[in-house]
Amino acid sequence: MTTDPRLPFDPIDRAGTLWESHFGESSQMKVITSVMRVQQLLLAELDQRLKPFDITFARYEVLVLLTFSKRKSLPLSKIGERLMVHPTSVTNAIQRLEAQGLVQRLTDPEDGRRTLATLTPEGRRLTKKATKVLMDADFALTGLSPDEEVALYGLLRQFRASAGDFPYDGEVT
Amino acid sequence: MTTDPRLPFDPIDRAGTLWESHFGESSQMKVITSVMRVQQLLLAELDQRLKPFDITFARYEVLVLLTFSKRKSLPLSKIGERLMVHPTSVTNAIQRLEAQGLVQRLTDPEDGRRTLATLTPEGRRLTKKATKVLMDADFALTGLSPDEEVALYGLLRQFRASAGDFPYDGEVT
DNA sequence: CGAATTTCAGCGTGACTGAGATTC
DNA sequence: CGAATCTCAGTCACGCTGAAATTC
Repeated sequence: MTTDPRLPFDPIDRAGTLWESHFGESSQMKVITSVMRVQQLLLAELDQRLKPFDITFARYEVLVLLTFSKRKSLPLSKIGERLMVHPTSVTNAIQRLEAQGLVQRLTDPEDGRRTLATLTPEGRRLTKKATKVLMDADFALTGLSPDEEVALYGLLRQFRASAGDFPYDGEVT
Repeated sequence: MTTDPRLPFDPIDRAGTLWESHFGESSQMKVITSVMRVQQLLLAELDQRLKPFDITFARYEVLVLLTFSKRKSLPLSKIGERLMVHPTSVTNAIQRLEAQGLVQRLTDPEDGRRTLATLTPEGRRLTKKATKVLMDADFALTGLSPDEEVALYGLLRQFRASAGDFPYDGEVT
């Protein structure tokens, strides 16, 4: 078992109060801590639900991305770009997925430098089944109304925009 | 270098559009993906700022928690409880902090099972300096107004509440 | 005795750096 | 030739499980 999962209070609220009495304004610190915590809760829950399929959420994302592509096939570089992960991490993920028979790798006939990862029939089946499981579980995202989900997405997106995560409309680069 | 950090579009918006044409409603999936991404961006930035102090954000949190305690000292179990991390992770973090001379560990005289982690003078100095750096950087949280920060915190907290991260007011256990 | 606390060994995951091989 | 793409080796941080040691 993990540490007692229950305290008689919200540890983040508590930390915020203490923070204010020591350092001042605490709302940013509270947001940061919350993001870390929520990510941890979500990822744990999603990984749990994906465990029967023997994949992690990170690998599930790769499968979904391939599902979306026209030929169920993408060069590794494109995968890294879209998922915003390190090239070596892609290599690693694809390696595991290949070992599980969910994707197949082959050299791009049009550019020998590239390796294409292609969904196998089994990969497609698994993606479909795993997606159903996650959707039935509301992606582990509970407690928010549809409007609140949209609002949350918007706020997160606003931060991403200002952090340069994607170009603003009309931005010139 | 990492993969090109810039795409001509927001990959999460794009994934959402594709998701809807394949699977349906995408707002939950978009929120989940955003949380993962925002956590990644924030953590990378915070760790970067803390690098000169040779600590990670996780270890910084331990130092701050100790700073808040009356005797600048807490049993490891309490640290794990408050920070919501696994006992072995606490052991690991404290080990590193001790090796850096930032905390000292000693057996609790009142309960031999416990180990107390205590801030050293150097640990206090470093915490103060690191906190200044992070606050000056707005904790890497840019692009949101004060009201929006509060709103974001509230939405995240609402999810945490429903995920059982802390007791509701009046909840009986 | 059972329960709590900490530690250790070990596994899995993922991020990253730096270097190489291959191809364009 | 330089640039792009992928891979490999190796490091590091972290989360977890399971088991042991100690103390209450």
